[in-house]
Amino acid sequence: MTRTRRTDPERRERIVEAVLDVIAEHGTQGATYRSVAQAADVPLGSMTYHFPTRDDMLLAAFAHLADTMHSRFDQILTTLPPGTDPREGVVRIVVTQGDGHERDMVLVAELYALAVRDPRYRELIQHWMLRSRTSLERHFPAELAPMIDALLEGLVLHSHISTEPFDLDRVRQAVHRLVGPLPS
Amino acid sequence: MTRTRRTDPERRERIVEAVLDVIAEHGTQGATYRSVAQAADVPLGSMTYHFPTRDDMLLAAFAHLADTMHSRFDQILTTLPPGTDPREGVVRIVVTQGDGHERDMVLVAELYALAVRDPRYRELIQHWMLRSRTSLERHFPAELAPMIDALLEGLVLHSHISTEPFDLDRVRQAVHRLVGPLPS
Amino acid sequence: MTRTRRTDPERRERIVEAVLDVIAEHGTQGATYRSVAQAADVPLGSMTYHFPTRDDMLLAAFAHLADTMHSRFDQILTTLPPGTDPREGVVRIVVTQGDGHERDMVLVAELYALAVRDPRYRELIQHWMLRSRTSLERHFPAELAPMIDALLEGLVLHSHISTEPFDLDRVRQAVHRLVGPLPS
Amino acid sequence: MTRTRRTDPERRERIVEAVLDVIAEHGTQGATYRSVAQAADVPLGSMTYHFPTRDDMLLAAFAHLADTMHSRFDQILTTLPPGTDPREGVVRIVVTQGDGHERDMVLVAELYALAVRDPRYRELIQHWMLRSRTSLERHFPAELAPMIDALLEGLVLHSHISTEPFDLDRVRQAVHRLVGPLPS
DNA sequence: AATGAATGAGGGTTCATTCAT
DNA sequence: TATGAATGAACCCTCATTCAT
Repeated sequence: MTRTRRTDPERRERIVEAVLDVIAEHGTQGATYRSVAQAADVPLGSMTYHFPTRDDMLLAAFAHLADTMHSRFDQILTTLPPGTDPREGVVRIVVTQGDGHERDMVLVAELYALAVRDPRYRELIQHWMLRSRTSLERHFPAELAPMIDALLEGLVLHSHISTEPFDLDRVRQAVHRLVGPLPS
Repeated sequence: MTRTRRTDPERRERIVEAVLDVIAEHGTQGATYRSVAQAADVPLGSMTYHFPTRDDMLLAAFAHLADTMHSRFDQILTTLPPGTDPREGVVRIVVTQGDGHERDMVLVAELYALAVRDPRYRELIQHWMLRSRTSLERHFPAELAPMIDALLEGLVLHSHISTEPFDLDRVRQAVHRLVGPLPS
Repeated sequence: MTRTRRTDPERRERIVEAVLDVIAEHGTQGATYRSVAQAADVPLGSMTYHFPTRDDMLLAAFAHLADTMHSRFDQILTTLPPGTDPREGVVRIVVTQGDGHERDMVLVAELYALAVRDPRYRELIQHWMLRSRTSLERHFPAELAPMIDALLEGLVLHSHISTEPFDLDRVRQAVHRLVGPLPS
Repeated sequence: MTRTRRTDPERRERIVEAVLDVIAEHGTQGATYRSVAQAADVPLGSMTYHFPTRDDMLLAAFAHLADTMHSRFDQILTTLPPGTDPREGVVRIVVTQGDGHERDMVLVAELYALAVRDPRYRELIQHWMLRSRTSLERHFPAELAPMIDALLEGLVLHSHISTEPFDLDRVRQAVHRLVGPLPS
């Protein structure tokens, strides 16, 4: 339709983005070859060419999501002004994920739903979790990292389900207590 | 074959259980009228009779799940021997959900995936969250309850994704720190 | 389209006939759910209802064909006027199959193509062969029946491939020689 | 991986062989450009280069088959030791085709299925039949050749469908009767 | 109250074929 | 000469849902 283009090197990437958009709106179930093809403005045949199986398509999309999610996570911790209490970074992550990234939270929920039944998606998350903890360990004792990560996970998840807005002070207090006094 | 069961008052309930079984194994997507009818050993026509819409069926099933989940949660806190540190109840919840209830974790993950996009399922969880917090508030200060609940959520979720088993001591330590010294 | 008919008891049979028509014209490969549905004037969904698998459909159709073929075969031998040389019945079978039943020969060829690779179709033919021989054994010695059957098979097959018309005398002569002098 | 074969003069021939292998295993329908390309270890683009149309590919393969089949047929009759009863050659053909050449029988059945509906394949067989008869006429009267050929066809075909092995004596007897006493 | 028959709307996937390189 | 990229058309099959009984 849109000009016969013989080669389109970024097409694969554009499809991946479209997959995530469609999943966010219609769920993983709604991300059909057809719906994604339309969202990406790509012929149907092109879908199966780049992703022979629908599952290939989904896996690629969620891998991309995990990368994006971790980048955001890591950057918040990395770009803390020197001297800042790193616990404040954790609070900021809750805020950031809680606001303005609803789309990605929907996607993460879908990813978890897949992961609990399919090892391929589980590995995706495991790798992502590892990276998160590594990021946290730059600021906190190693044995605390998984706990902080878990609290974060629960807070962000609940914040997206809950009706009432977040009480930041309460979050801050919880993080501070969980982490305890800083070594320095 | 026919076994002619004229009246079968528990049929609705049996179907609901079957729905959850099927979802646990094949995902929400796999819970079709047909697959559930087979799992419940019920004629196909019986499905649409009890649940005119597939969504009615799913909603009923997840409502049942939320009830079950809360009962388990509440009972653990309720049946703590008098004098026990209630923080130990929280730890026990992590342990209980983490072991032997994989099926239900799969279901919870599916429920969250639905909830982030569909308000009807979201309300289900909101109500459930409310009940959880109410249970917690019998033992902990009200402003701590959502934080404990969030930590629990994250811990259980991560424990089901992670490969390595959970370090209970670390969980206990985290809970103790988050809650702080008990008032009594 | 054609009046909403809730029940249509002969529909299955009508579909089977349509399958054979379509195969005759477009080959087994051309007998798709869609093409048959159109030929039988039946909604597409009706096809998979009666024949859950395309293979079920084909198998049913070819079973029907084998029945028809044997009936014709048997009837020719059965309805020979008393006192007729039964060898003339064999000749008449060649003639009958050779003329006016091109459609069925196409079908038989397709059936053989399936049978050499798929045991389910092979059994179909084996059963049919058995019935043919039984019919022949009413007139000829048992050990001759398979030979007569084979000659018939080859003659009919070649007659449908060959350009030049059949030389009946030559066929008659061949049959007579193969069978030899009759016992009576 | 690449193995860069610049010139590969036998590639066309290798493809043709692969086509027959694939047809034998998956039927004509299963002989797609892709499946054959893989079987011949040839890039997909190479297929359409050598055979612009799938039908070109099939026709070439079946032409090759007819050649092979006739060669075998002719050689058996040609290499009979001098003085041998030529009827014994006919018996030996049945035996040869019946044993160890299942693959080719599958292919022949597929060829017939095509031939009854497509004149191009019919011509292929007609030419082959002509050659067979010519071979037979070197040993038998011309008017008997088509009859012998037909009996052969039927015997071989039935032997591949039947469960029970062939009774050679009976075949020999049938051939002898059909042919009658030799002129010499 | 309960159920089998029936169907239309897709959905995943395959594939012959075209074309630029 | 030779091949990878790309695509549109089907195809088989699944399923939610409707409806007559």
